[in-house]
Amino acid sequence: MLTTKGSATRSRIIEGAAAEIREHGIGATTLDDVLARTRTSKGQLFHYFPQGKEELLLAVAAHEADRVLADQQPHLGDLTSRDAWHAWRDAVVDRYRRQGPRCPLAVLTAEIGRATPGTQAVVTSLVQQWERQVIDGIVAMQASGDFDVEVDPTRAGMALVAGIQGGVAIMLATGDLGHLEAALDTGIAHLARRA
Amino acid sequence: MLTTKGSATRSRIIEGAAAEIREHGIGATTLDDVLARTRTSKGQLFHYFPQGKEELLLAVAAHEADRVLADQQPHLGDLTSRDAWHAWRDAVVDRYRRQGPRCPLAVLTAEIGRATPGTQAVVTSLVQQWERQVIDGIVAMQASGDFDVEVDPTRAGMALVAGIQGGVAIMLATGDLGHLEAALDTGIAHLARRA
DNA sequence: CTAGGTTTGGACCAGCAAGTCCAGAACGTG
DNA sequence: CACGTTCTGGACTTGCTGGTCCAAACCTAG
Repeated sequence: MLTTKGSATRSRIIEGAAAEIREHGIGATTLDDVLARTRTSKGQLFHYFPQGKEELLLAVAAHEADRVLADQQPHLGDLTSRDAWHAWRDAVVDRYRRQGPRCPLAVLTAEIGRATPGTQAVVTSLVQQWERQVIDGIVAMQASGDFDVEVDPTRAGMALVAGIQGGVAIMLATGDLGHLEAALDTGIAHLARRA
Repeated sequence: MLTTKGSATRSRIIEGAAAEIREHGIGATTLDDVLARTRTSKGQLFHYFPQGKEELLLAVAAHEADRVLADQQPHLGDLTSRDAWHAWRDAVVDRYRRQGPRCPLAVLTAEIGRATPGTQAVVTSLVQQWERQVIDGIVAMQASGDFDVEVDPTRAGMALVAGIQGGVAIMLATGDLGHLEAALDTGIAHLARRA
């Protein structure tokens, strides 16, 4: 079992590892780095993550996936007006502008995504939740007559999420935010076009 | 200087490393793996890549970037008809379907993208060439009246490339090609709408 | 108080992977 | 053929990193 103190330490380790990975990438992050940053010891790390690094990485992935969605709220959950859509757009861009060249999700998936089924499940779930909310927003806007009803909400939602993902990926590699903005704006423009 | 034999060996190493990374990911690829696969020795590797792994990785990145573009030809270079656009779309999807869960570019950028300015330059150049050709195609189609002239070719091109990139990223993490297809189809539909 | 579990610190180990080094084979050029 | 350059093989070094282990501190319930 886990006492209050114990689970606090556990969380501290996860958050520290997440921060370390965000800053230095996964390849350059060692367990010792995490220990130093969180002022914990080998004993603790392996006490809370018996499977070692792999288990820790999975926990970090889950943690970061939550963060990705949380950072887009409350906008993402209520895309029922043009203002909400634009606020969301700005929130996404802003998040990555501030965060700089480091997307926790991209980092993790690229390195271990296909390797472990666990991470794959985390990412799949994240993408599904994300696009679910986008699609719901599209449907709502179509119902209120703000979005073109000729557009298939599901496919458009998938495309939009893919565009964001790609925009972020390009930003990570080149430092340029332009593609992310273009993807969001074009995607929304496509939806908003009058029939 | 480099003799014919020498540069052949050099290429062999790059291609072997590229294949190894495509198959096992960058984290799981060691120099010894590359040596075994290409039947070369430490001496050779450090003879041709004095800076060691970093230099080799950069060469691999450049090599893979070329491959990405080459695999989309001849379609990408001549997007001047609806047929060409759809052939291109199919080529992209097909390439990733066949390749399975491994995009050389994504793998490399995620791991060393922001780390080294060299890789960053490689990726930036790739993205630019890619979107340049897409944008040229959009302009041509607008000129011939096939694409909606109200759409800004530059931004739409950037968005389309981002969508592809994201679709691939999602496929890598989840194994699902749907997002890639949705991104391409939606992007093209956006361009082709009415007139 | 004490006995059970939980939590913590850190010394230690084993393996591995990058990188060094050098001797010798192959080459090719005058 | 001779000699300088390039190429090749592989043994060896070195540093690091994930992981093990155990003893001590800390709780908390009875």
